[in-house]
Amino acid sequence: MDSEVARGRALDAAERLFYGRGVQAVGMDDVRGDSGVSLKRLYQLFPAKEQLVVAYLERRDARWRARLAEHVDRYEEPGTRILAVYDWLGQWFAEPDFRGCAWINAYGELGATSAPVADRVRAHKGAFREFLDGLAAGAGLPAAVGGQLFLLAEGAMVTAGVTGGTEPARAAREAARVLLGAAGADTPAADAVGVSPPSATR
Amino acid sequence: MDSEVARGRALDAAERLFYGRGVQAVGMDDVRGDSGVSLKRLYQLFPAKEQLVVAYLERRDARWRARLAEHVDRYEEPGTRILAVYDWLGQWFAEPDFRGCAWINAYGELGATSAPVADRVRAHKGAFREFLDGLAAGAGLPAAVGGQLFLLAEGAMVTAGVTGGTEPARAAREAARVLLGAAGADTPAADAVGVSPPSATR
DNA sequence: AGAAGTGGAGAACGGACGTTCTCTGTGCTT
DNA sequence: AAGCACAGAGAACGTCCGTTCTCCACTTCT
Repeated sequence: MDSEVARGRALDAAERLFYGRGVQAVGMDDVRGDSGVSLKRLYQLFPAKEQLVVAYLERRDARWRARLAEHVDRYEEPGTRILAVYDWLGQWFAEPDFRGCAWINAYGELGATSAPVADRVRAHKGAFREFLDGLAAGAGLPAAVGGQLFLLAEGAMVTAGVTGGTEPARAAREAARVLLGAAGADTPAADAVGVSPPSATR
Repeated sequence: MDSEVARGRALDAAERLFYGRGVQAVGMDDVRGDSGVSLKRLYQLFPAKEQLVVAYLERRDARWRARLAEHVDRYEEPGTRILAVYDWLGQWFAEPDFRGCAWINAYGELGATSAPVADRVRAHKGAFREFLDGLAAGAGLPAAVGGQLFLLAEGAMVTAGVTGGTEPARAAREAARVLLGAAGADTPAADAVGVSPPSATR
């Protein structure tokens, strides 16, 4: 098996298992069994479990943010783009294997004992925060509003993770809409906002 | 040593250690060392570690909510009472040993593997949510606003836990103020709100 | 064909930790 | 004073798990 393929399979299995059961509840042998990559190869690719965890968080971070950006980029109007974030969160929450935010969970598990993991979590949250700041700036809003939108999103993730429902996304969206309106965003009033992509007319 | 005293000391040590380092990073022997309660006694009081964890979460929940309620009850005006929640969160975040929300952390660590722990987390978050719903109702606001206030608070806890700062509380407070204003709460406009307790004129 | 390197399966090692057990001392009861 | 219940200290046990090692089949190059 090619090294790249092995790496991909190992990370696929690690992501499935770590995210689904928690990092500490999954042994390297579980990863081996689920990926078909032998222990020897696993340790060649990732010399310690912690590095596999970090690689899992990094790869998931890249994909998560790419998917979010892709969804948001289906819209052009700045206010709509902001609200689209919460629509996308709602879709995420509805996925059958959704188990909360991988980074918040990892931080709860390892933040106090593993500096590399804690760093990855901070990096991910920082990048998401900057993404929202960018959206806010695009709507002519101050960065403070970006921070508020961030808090709403984080709260929705945590709440959806713990309660298992999807409606925190709707509540966060509604709150965001109010905040945008009060901040005088360059945006329509917008109950109709976000019901369908403007260009996704396929 | 009296049984009640031993229980209290065990829970004190468990709380300090579990909250500070994470549950899985702390062994029963650490609890023994920190509490001075022998292993035999520990297992008489809590037949398994999981029960010690549950007891820790329950006791902390009672104290956390009592302190929050106590702070909020220093105010009478409904809008002020709501904003006081975020002031209190800011005080909490500023405590030197603050390491995020104990329940969110515990859920990330054990939510997938321990149903009793997951139940305790849901119970705590449910109670906090109801507390905010009550405050919202007191201000003549619909329960939906309570949900939004809840998301802001949760987001602030997570963000403060990960980044280690206290300013998420201020950001959440500001967002809450905007939401209250937009929802037409029976409340003053309120930059001056919450700077000092109305009756704490000592 | 033979040699040498590669990779996989899985045993083995070492430490950590949840839980139980043993031993010893102590204070209380009769 | 003798016996007894209990408590503490800490050893012991069993399991789990991260990591390494052994052994063997297979490929590849000369």
